[in-house]
Amino acid sequence: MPGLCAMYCMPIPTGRSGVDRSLLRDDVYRRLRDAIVDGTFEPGEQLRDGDLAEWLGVSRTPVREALLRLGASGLVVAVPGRSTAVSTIDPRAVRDARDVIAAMHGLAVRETAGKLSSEDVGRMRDANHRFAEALRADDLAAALDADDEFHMIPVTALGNRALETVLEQFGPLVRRAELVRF
Amino acid sequence: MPGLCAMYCMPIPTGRSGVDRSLLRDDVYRRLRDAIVDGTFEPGEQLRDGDLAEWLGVSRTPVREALLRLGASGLVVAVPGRSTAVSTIDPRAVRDARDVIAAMHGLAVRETAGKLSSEDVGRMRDANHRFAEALRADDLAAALDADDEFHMIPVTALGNRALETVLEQFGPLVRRAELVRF
DNA sequence: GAATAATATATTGCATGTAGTACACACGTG
DNA sequence: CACGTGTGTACTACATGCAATATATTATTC
Repeated sequence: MPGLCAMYCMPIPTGRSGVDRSLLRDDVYRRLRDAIVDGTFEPGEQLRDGDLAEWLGVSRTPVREALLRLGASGLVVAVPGRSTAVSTIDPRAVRDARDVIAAMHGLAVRETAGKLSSEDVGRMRDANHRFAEALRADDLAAALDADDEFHMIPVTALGNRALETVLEQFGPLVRRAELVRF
Repeated sequence: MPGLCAMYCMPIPTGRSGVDRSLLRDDVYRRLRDAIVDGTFEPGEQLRDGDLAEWLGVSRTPVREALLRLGASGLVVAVPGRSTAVSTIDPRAVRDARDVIAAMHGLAVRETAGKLSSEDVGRMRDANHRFAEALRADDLAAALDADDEFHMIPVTALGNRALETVLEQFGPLVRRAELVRF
């Protein structure tokens, strides 16, 4: 598959102009991450970069780069010369990640305390209502979404990129663990 | 340079047996990280993967993987199709990273409060003394080292891998900024 | 038959080739 | 002279090839 440029080059004259250009490695990262979090790839399942590359219609390079990122998140465990697999759900690792995330949320709340716009406060109230309703309706996924939105408001207001990176890195590990107990 | 195996395969029959096998990408990561932190590569300086590969005597692949990690740390900034450069020292980014690190240290201290062994407490006292002495001697590097060691004792005792990952990721960015004002 | 050695296989890590894209600069045109 | 256009260049992103290694499997010896 030497060139799939025809697919991309045909309609628009010349891709996007540099900024926000979509990279295969990022797409692959998101697709693998989501597939692991939602259980499409089960804990312990072996991941062969060649297979994944073929499945996604790309080469091994972007797949390997995505797997490296997933390794840093703890969603994937790789034995150097040998194998790569979806991590098992280790309660200890999940608790550790949750503690780190809680500390980040705590930081965001402390730093933005009393500085949030009234719209932001309203959105938080709103998210909180939806959270309560989702719980009443026994809709775990919706509850988690509402909870996330609630916490993300101070985070977004603070605008600390390092903090956001940490959340993006370890959020999925926790999310997977919460989804697994339906 | 198709094979530099002679260098590695000669003395020991067959490398290490899987565990802790050293990977080029990790070596490259450490060398580039250190070179950026100690100022060998100045802020804003452009990094061409080909040049780095030649300089380090490896191929572009492990260099690219290391640069991706450094990008996640904020030590390098890459414009997708175009260029890769050492990040400039952005006070905002440094403060953000420092806040995150402080939150991690705070978490470690809270979680291990009253649970540290007497040896650990002794080591902390010791590190604190060396910190004070280094300050008296105007030895910034030694002071930073002592401070690091002080903070790392509760971190190590806690054994939270996610927390340690965050520190390893953002510590270098802060360290570089502190070294730059001699 | 058990234990060890030799071989095969599967899978990664690293090297290198290819191509596309953004910028720079020269050139033409109003 | 400003401005758009075309060409060249440099560098990355991705594809692919190759080599090394760890496990599995078979053969061999006691």
